Amino acid sequence: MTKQKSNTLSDSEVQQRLRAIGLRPTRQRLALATLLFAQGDRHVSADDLFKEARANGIAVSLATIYNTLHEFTAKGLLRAVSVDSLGTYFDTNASDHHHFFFERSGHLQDIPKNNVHISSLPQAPKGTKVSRVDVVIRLKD
Amino acid sequence: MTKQKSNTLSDSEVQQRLRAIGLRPTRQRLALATLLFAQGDRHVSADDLFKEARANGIAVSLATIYNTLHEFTAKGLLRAVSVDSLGTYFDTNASDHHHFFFERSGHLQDIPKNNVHISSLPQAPKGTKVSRVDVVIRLKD
DNA sequence: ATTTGTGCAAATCGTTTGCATCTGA
DNA sequence: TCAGATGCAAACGATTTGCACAAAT
Repeated sequence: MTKQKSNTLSDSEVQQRLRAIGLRPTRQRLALATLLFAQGDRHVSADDLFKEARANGIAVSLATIYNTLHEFTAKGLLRAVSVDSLGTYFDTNASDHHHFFFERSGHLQDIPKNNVHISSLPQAPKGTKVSRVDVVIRLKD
Repeated sequence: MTKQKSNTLSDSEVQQRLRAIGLRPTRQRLALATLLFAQGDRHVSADDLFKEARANGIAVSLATIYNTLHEFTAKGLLRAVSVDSLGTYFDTNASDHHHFFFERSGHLQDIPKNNVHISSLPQAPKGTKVSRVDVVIRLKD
């Protein structure tokens, strides 16, 4: 049972959100943003979203799915995660957190940020600065 | 400093190592193992190794490169690492350690294991057990 | 009117597979 | 001999690109 929608942001809400980040609220961006953020945290692949869109009668091409996913990621609405080389998942939870990775299924699950504490980190090589620290706990399931 | 190459293991050494893990010491496996482990720790892509082999006059097909890399990984001689979805790197350091990832170049660098301490980990979901914990420190360079 | 976005199909890229042919033990 | 290994080329799956057309401001 998927988390039920206490969701479905209104079109105008989504519209404003898109404008706020500098993206024109086109039909497909509106539709995709609504799909993506209506439910709780998810990890969707481009193909997942493509199928979901079609299932909901939204006419959008795969190329646009990719464009949109990347734009949203660049704007901080999504976070791209990829483990092993099985494509990329886009996490609708863009906040700082880590993941469990089920090796068998290739499935990802969020780990609340405060459930993982890194007590010591090496210093970043000179001339660089830490962009982000990703922790993936691989599970044998 | 990097481990100096007092390297170039003798053929017989490599041969024994391969036999020890149950792989027939064929020409190409011998040659590839020698290339891979002659130098210190490295992160090579299948294509890197392919080119390196050809450059050294070793006749081997790309398919065999992949087969060999995967066999070595399965046997614990190598460790597969992949960040973002830029293909897979095979780390000649198969011990437990983490990585710096230079976002601009896509380059990887080992971080000695004891330079990163994780003081608290969430418990693994029931029915699963932790296979490995990967930490990647992404660097803006 | 301009600028920006979209769709489609072809093109890339890394990796895998099928299968006929070799090779090591 | 013969299971196991290799090479080649075709097949693949995810992602990107080029370009003409459509939509947003």
